[in-house]
Amino acid sequence: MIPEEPSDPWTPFIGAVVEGLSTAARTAGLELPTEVALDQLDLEGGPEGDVAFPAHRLAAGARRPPAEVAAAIAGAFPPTDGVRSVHATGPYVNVRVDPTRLIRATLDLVFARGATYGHRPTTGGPVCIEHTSANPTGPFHVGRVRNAILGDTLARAARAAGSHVTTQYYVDDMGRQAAMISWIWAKPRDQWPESVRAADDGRGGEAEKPDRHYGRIYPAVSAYLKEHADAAAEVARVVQQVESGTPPANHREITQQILDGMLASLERLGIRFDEFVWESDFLRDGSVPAVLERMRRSPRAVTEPNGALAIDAAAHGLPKESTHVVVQRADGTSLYVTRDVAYHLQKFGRFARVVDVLGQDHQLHARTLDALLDEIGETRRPEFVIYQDITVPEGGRMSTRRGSAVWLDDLWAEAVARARKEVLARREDLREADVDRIAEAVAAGAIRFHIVRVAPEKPVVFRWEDALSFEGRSGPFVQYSYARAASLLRRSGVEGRTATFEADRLSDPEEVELVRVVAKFPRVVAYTARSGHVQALAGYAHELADQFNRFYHAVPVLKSEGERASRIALVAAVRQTLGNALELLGIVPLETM
RNA sequence: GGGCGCGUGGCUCAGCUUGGAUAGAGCACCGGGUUCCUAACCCGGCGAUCGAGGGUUCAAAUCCCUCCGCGCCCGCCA
Repeated sequence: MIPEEPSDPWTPFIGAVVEGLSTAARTAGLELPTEVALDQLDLEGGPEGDVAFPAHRLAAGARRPPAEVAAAIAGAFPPTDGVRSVHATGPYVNVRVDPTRLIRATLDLVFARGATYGHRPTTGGPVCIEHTSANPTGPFHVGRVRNAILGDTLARAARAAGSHVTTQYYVDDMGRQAAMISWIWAKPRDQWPESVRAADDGRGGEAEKPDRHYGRIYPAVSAYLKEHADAAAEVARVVQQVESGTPPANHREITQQILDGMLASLERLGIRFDEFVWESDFLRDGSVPAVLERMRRSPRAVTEPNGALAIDAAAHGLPKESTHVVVQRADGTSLYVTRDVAYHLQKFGRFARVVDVLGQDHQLHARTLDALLDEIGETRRPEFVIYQDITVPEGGRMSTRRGSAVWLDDLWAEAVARARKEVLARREDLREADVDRIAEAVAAGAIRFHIVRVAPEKPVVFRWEDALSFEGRSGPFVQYSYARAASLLRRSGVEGRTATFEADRLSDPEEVELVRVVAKFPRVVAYTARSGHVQALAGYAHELADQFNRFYHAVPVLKSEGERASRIALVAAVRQTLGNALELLGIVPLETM
């Protein structure tokens, strides 16, 4: 067995502390297995130590006062490599590690791992993360892009934590919505309903992004169809054509064009997909008919009065008014949920874990999907990551129909414009291309950070001034800190990877604290992947940048004497760690800004 | 009516997974800091009965129950 290089600089210290606590407890006549000590250990420490052990529970078991137990353990703590001091504060045993050793262990690990510091080796089965999957009917609004940012960040974190991840975008080219688009565009413009023509105000033309071009009239078409049964019937025929494998000539092409336009918007945010799965594939390969056949055999299969096939899902506790889940219309066409069952069967065949990132309006869909999987005897289930809506200050979620949608492309344009202004205000030496490059990276960083910093289960109120903030708890603040570190390194003339240091030269409080923050990065990555709490990654990036800036103002680097090389090494480690954190957030680390 | 989620300084959030010591940030506001490594920065100040009530516990923002408020969903749409 080759001993694996530890991925976390804290690991040996925690191990030593736990051993010491256990030994000390025994000396004090108490039983404290190392696993229990580890379980109860507070890794964040408190005001008095790097790690803390609350003695209450141990004391309760022994029927002794907690403060007395803490004092006894502190007194009996054996001399331990890596541990500098142990003292009791009331009922807490506070342990300080040897800062010099922690600094050495941390910087050594950062330099050895480089771009993979914080990551773990790839282990375990393949994971599928499906996210975004917005219908190709028009441009992204900001509400929808939360899915993409969340899913992309989750995928990056999972990869870093050792999973082999494949991201998928499920393209709905089959439903009524896609059919509406090809239906209207198959008609000459002079045959469009008046309301639809009015919605198409003649903007755009050749240069316009196709998602915007084709999507602009979508709400008007949708509204028109609600009022006109004859037109709706035409659309239904298109659905049938698609379902039977003979879609209208323009169908796939328009869908692809709109999708390409949408993807171009995500590309600016650094979001790409490994695979695209088209819904119609599941018709073509016969898997939807196969799923329907399995459903038909269910004892809970029922035929509705008009001939539609449904499953009586009352047994699954679905909170519907009617517990009948229709899986096939009377005209033989399938429904979204039915195709989604076929899609998931395919995923289960390829992946050990299946994760779906869904907006909370899909909550019921998720439960229905589970119920139908159960109905056909499938035991595996997807893991759902549900996020809340982005709402508008006036109240309510972003909605195209209500006119409250903020388009991602508009937010992007505004963010780039503001970033350009900021860049130009402080840099006159840059070439135009560099100004653009930096402005776009800052814009993307601001947008991504603004979304990812909030827990997915919290609703987000969209405010322009917040989304465009470049200060404080923001993406640009972190990027700026990175650029500051990079600048320092450039001027130092020392390459990061060859940085040499003497750990005992780094003894200022700001230096030790900065190392501590660097050292906890692997723990944050693991936590983020395990919990899905992507906001922890954003919080960490801000914390590290913040501590770096404090250090920067507190101690000179290039102008210092004996500490110069060691401080440069520390800056190199910060730059690396900050860069790795930004990478996981999908934000471009800028060498200068 | 049922289901899911949320409620933490004036505003926006973190902390809740795994209960632990004085509840952390950012914005706004007030006061400072640049002959010096990038001021998109830093330092100080102001400001919180963690929605309400009850329960569990040595200990609750964190776990459980009830209530109140807000958002969304409850389609042969996706």
